[in-house]
Amino acid sequence: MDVLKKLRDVKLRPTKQRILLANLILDGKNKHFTAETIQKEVSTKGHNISLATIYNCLNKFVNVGLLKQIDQQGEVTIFDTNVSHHHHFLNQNTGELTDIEPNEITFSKFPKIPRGFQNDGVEVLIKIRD
Amino acid sequence: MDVLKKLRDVKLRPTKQRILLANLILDGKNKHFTAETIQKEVSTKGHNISLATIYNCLNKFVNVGLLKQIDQQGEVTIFDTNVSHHHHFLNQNTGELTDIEPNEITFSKFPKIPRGFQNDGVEVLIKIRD
DNA sequence: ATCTAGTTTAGAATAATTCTAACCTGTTGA
DNA sequence: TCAACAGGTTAGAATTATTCTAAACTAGAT
Ligand SMILES: [Mn+2]
Ligand SMILES: [Mn+2]
Ligand SMILES: [Zn+2]
Ligand SMILES: [Zn+2]
Repeated sequence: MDVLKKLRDVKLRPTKQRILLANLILDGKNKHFTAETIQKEVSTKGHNISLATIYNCLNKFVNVGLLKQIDQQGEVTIFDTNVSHHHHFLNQNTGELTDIEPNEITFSKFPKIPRGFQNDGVEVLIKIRD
Repeated sequence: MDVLKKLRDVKLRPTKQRILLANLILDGKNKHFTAETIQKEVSTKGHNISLATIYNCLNKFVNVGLLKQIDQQGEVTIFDTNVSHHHHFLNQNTGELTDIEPNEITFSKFPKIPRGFQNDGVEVLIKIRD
């Protein structure tokens, strides 16, 4: 599908930079990437977009739902005195975490671990808000 | 239980700073905190520990298993072209994320959402390694 | 008391992201 | 068609979390 239409649909002005990025990113394949890796890809294609613009664009794309950001709990490291395996509620209003004991969550269906790998821990994050 | 013994058990020299921190942190209650918030608590108690030392100590505590760090996927923002609700494998060897479709995971037991709050999304992270 | 490896510290360094403010460009409607 | 302007881009500065550096300090062993 046309990238121009995609941008117009979400009311983002289709600038050279946004068209270039959208063509790289929104090709229908599932990808995970960072601002830096995208900038390198742009570079490889013989173009140049400033890092500020990359961030501006990606953040706009997130705002309009063309992309999402993988959940981080903010930008500071959070330490936890509960060192045993457990899960968390994340209060989206405050950023506060609350423990969920592992026996509070069980699975009736669970994906096959990819061949050659082993399960190294499962963490469930339940986002809540009031 | 004695904080001196706790430190000796994990072969950390019980310095003034570590004793102070251990007394604040390792009181048996489950807490989530940051380096900065702990430094403020120290301050409130009329003491002072440099931020470098706070980080040094907390990181040591993590290394010996007295604390753990809440999972962040590194320190850079990761964007995802898959904007629908889904889960992830995290390859611990490479840091790479892979999508898990939400119908691949179902729960047979799920915790009650705290009173006054509503469920705002569930994310499962399955850590794998080879 | 002495020695030494490990620890603390102030401040510099690093690195991801955002901000600033000047310049540029897509779109609109006369 | 094209001037006007709202919105977009950019280089570089600012911000901020964390780590590093290197000098001073100290717990524990002898
Ligand atoms: Mn940030
Ligand atoms: Mn960092
Ligand atoms: Zn916890
Ligand atoms: Zn994904």
